[in-house]
Amino acid sequence: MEQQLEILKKNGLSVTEGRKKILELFLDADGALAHADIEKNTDAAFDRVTVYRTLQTFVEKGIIHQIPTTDNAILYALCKDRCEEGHHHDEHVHFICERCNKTICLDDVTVPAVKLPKGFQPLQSAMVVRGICDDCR
Amino acid sequence: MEQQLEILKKNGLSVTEGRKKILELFLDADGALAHADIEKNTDAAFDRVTVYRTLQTFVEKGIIHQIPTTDNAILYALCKDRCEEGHHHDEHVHFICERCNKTICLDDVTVPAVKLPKGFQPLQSAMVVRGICDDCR
DNA sequence: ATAGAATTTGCACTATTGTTGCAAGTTTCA
DNA sequence: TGAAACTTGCAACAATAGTGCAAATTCTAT
Repeated sequence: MEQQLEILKKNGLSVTEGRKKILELFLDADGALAHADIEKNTDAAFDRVTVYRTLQTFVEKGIIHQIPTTDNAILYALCKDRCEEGHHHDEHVHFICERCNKTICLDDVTVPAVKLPKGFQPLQSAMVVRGICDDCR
Repeated sequence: MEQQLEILKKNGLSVTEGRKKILELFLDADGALAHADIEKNTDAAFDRVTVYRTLQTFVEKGIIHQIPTTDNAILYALCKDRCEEGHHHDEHVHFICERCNKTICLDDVTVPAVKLPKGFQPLQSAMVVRGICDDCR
């Protein structure tokens, strides 16, 4: 069975053209995608609103996770197996290449724990490293 | 001399009402501010465009730095002394409280170095921790 | 295979956020 | 104080995001 189908069914989502296509994009991508990338890669076959809602749904279900950026365009990337509905385990480092501008999930690099000041209770951490990626050196 | 004046002069910026007021907001704030916060707190005394340009200028001069988020609103916070024009040293951890929604610079908590896969060359790191802050527990 | 229920989609509309050029206004500095 | 340099506000535009609702699609149980 196609991987897209499997993922959608596992999460109790109706299988639609849009969802399959968007999921396919994520499976094929070697980096994170922004809303704009998805619209570009689907030739506007799906309404802008549908894309927004699909991304929202995927985040809620734990299929993809968001990556914080400073240029207000939220990036999204596939979650690994450990993510589940309502609870993300995307505690790996994200790398943004300044040359090719790709954002890559370094799944094997976990975000280190930091010692917070007294009284601060951490629930989730995100870490983004900017630099030059392996391909661009 | 007022602190705002001092900062503006040190950075070779003309002293204007808008810049003084916006800087004052940052000096008074106990957390990071978004563009929207600034507009709210100035009663729209300054044009939206002026606020955008002021924030840009401050970032360029190293007076404030940006904090990455996953909701498309860039946050800005005052830089400590070590920042200078064109080169930020904002490698401290940012804490977003899920209860009061404030974003706080933990100036004393530096972003730990992580071991990246072979070939990845880091230039700058950012780390954002979500959780419950000291005041909200 | 199919009808009815449930879900999803697309459209129209609205809101928010960010950018640019340019003339008028302000600040700086000699 | 006056000319040069810089900053601001306006108008227009562009991109990004969210909502309600009717039509279309998908699912489920026959």
